[in-house]
Amino acid sequence: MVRRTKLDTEQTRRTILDAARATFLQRGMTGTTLEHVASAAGVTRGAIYWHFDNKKALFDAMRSEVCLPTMDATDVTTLAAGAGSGDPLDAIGRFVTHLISNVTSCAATRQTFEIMAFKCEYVAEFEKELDLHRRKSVEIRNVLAGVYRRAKAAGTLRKDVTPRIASAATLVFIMGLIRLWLLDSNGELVRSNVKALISAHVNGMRTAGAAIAR
Amino acid sequence: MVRRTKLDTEQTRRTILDAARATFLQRGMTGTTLEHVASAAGVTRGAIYWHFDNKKALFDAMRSEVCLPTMDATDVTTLAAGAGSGDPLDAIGRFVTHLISNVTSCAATRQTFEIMAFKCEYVAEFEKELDLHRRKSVEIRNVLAGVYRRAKAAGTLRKDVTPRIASAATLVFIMGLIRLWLLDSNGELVRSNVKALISAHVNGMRTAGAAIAR
DNA sequence: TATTATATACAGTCACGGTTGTATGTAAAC
DNA sequence: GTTTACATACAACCGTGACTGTATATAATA
Repeated sequence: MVRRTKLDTEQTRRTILDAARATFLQRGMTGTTLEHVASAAGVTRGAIYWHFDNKKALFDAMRSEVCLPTMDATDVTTLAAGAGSGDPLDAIGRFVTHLISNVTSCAATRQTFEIMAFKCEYVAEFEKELDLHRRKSVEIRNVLAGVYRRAKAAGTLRKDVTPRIASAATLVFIMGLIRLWLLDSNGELVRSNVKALISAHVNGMRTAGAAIAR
Repeated sequence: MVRRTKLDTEQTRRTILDAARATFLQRGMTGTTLEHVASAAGVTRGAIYWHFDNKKALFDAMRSEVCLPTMDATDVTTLAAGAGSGDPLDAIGRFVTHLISNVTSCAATRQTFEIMAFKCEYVAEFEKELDLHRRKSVEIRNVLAGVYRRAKAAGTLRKDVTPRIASAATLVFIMGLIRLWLLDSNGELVRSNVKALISAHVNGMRTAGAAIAR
């Protein structure tokens, strides 16, 4: 079988991307050969080299295929928007919930995150990914800080915590939660109580009188 | 230069381990050749193969060289012991502080953690490391839960949080804090306020009246 | 509408450098 | 003299990228 129609071509591309994700997850980024991906996709390396420049390009494509929103621009603005109505702390809770559900709902997203977390060596060209992650973290923290400032103004933020510390704490919480969720394949650690964890975190930020069990 | 005294031999071993750590950090685990390590250490591969079976063995040695206590048995018992006197929640705070200071104080430890976090692909033989990490997490969480149960009995744990949830939350906090600390090379994210973050976390667990600014 | 030209979408092949494990050499220490 | 602690040499394999080959879709042209 040779030359397909334009639709088949796109199908081939997707097949390759799916195979790449599965193979990256199984053998790690440097551990997988383009031959591995090719045979998993039922094509030859020639096909891969046609669609992608090299392995890094394949990775980038996979990364951006998967609902990027998870960590990228949209979510943060979502947070900023949602914070407008009601208790700012509730907006934080919704934001984190939304973030996590993004990772947990879609298998492809979850696998991609797993690859990025455990099957990747951030050296050479991949170092840039860490920089990106860092910048993204700063950005998220800043937005969170804005929301917490509003919470402080509204009097719902605990008195002994500054908005900056609170925002850093939530960032720490998000990182830890995602990481532990990924690690927790059998669910005994955190997967079964994500909701409780999130509300515990948010309520931990509330002023004494305002703590709400939910 | 050939055959040295027994002391020199040990020196060679250390030199190799140091070179390995530096090289792993720079080029990643799969990215580094034993030749890279050898030339960084000023020896040949022959010397490495004399002291270690292969790259994985080198990694294991490096991992256990560095103050294992950080994540291994000692610390947890430390926590259990420290929890005996005073407010159990304070013991939690001390435990986390101790854990973090372990990572932050020693350069070798920090680098090793950085390697494990960002320069490693957990596949094949390395998959076992993830299992270990998972088991260790469960263990830590269980000990934490014990301490939180005592806090509940003492009435210092917030009413709307169960000891199990609290322990999971602290585990999440630890993971996130270490990871973000490692990522935060220039200190703008969390490095400068670790203490504040820890006490914010612990105080977030306290019952309304008992919150202490420190 | 039929023909032609060209771009497309792959499959196969090749040379090259790099890496590993092992086997052997060797000089000093014990 | 024997063992230790390496250095050196060797054989085998593997992955990459680049190149070639080729059948088809598609657009241009007549």
